[in-house]
Amino acid sequence: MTTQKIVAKKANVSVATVSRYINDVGYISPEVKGRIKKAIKELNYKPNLVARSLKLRSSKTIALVFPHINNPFFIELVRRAEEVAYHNGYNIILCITENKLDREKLYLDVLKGKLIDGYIIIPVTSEDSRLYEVLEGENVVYVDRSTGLEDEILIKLDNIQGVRLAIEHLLDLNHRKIGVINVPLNITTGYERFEGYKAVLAENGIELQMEYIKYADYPIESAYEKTRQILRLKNKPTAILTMSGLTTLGALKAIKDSGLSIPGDLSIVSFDDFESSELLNPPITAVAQPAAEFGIRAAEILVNLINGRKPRPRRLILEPKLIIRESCQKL
Amino acid sequence: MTTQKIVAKKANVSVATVSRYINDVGYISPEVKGRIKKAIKELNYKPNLVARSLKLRSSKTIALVFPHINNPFFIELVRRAEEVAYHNGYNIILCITENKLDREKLYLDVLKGKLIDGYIIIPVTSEDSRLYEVLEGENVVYVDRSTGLEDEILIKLDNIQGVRLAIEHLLDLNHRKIGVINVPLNITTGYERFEGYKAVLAENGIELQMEYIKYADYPIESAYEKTRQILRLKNKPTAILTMSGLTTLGALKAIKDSGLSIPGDLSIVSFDDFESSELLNPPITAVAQPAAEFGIRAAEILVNLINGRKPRPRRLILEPKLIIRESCQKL
DNA sequence: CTGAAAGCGCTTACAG
DNA sequence: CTGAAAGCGCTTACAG
Repeated sequence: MTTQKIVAKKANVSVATVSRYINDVGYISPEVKGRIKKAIKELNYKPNLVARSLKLRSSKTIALVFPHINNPFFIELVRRAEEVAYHNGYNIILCITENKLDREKLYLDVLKGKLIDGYIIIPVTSEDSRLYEVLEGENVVYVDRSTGLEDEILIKLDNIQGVRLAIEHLLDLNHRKIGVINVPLNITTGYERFEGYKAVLAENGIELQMEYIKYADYPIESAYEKTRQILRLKNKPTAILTMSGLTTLGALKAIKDSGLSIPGDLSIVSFDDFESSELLNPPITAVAQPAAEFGIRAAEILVNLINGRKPRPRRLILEPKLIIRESCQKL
Repeated sequence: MTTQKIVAKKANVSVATVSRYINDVGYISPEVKGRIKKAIKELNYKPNLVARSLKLRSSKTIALVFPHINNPFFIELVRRAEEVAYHNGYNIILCITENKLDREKLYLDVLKGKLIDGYIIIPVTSEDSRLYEVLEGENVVYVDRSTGLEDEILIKLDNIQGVRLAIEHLLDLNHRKIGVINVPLNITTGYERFEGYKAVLAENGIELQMEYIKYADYPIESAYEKTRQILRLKNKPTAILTMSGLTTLGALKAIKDSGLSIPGDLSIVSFDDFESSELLNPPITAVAQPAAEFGIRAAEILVNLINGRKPRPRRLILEPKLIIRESCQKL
């Protein structure tokens, strides 16, 4: 492996000067510059970035710690964050926790040793903020779900509003029996969406039916199963709201396998829009999250943070929008 | 930051002994062990993995260099590879080239400096193997597309067979006018699929119609546009074969916007199956790649390679299978 | 069984 | 404008 030392010898200068040349810092006489340039080229020298990291205490890499990447919302986030990172000279380490606490913990431990410059994290749980205290002093942007940490920097959706858009749309179509396949309550997305659901129903004088409320997330089979349970109820809902893209697919399979048709037998709104929503049978009405914005903003805020600029305010709340297609019937 | 030096001082031993303790190498008296353990705990010491990397010339990380991650096939690959990497103690650096040569080159250059242990690469092009010569001496597994490098380690699909499955299915249904939205010819996937297309048509005495052959890949809009072009032909095909999951979605949108119905007006087979294929309108007949196997095998082979075990043979060819649904009509 | 020392390949204050 | 030297935090051959 070619090192600065070898380059220095060949160019007849010291390693210090080679280093200065590489980093374009301080003045170097044109003649010396030429010799170094030539030596680097001839030796095909590439700096050892690990050595540099050790010295500079920065690895020029950002960690993405995500529950899954099957979820289309998360994929778009990864993609956009990677893009912004690339343009700022950072590499991305992708860590998939599978929503498991022990996996997340192991990842964070290892990453701490790798001089990671910053973290973009979708936390596994919102119920134990102490898990994230290990990252104190690090640059971290939490996304989608809150950790409950007092001073976390967070980008999240206005979940209440998202649910409101969906439920009010169904109410406008005269639905009163609205089931929900929520994501788990131990994350703020699930919790807040449940709160929204309760609130909007209450405002409209509709009593909460606990049997209409199910929880599922990943894998897709769990949504399938929970949907089948709802569909077996004697007093079935006339509409359901699914709380993630993957959940929607699971629910759609269940509805299909039950021999029910949408929206004739059952209306459905999907929280999360995705590439194929409009091509499904029928095209699905969806609450769309600004996924691209999530990813871009997360990475931008993190890069700023790394450079010492704190976002103000610390929380960024993004707005969902309703895309009406053909999966809801007027009663 | 706590270092071995600090731990050593607290435990009243040398750093060498602390290092041996951490790495569980050589004999250490139980008493000393106890002191070190205690010191590590009290100081909450975490080893600096960058320093270790520098010394050991291994970063315990694997780079994934991929064109996109929108493509469902690629996502599954990333996911599985990450999973295998995790279980073997490796982190994943994800690099998205967007199928651009300059981006790929920049990534490879940077990664070379990061003491990456191994690479899983879907190369941007199959037409210039010199681009990948920079990785000589590195552990690399190429996936999906060949680089043309004589001694590359490669996992690929039997593309010819995949096309054969699709086309013969259509021929069985009496289609003779079969269009194709292929991926570009400068990658072996596109090239080989085109070869397969030609071969099967020739075997069946069908003349090649150049106007039936279009190229598109990413983004989805290009498939949309090319499909519309095909649909504007006076002598339209009765069926089309799309060569990637994303292409399929683009084509479906185009067909929908043209007011044509599937399979009544046009049959379609998708090369690549994906989560929502069966829920589309209609459910789409697809040539499925064993995406999970791609990801798992790629990572396994790479980990073996890192540990000095070369795969024999160097090329692994995986088989596609046809999943018949409802998107093809008998003529 | 444990320690002193060298070295991995960089960067950077300090001198001159 | 350039160099000698220290140091980032590890690991490991060599001694004892």
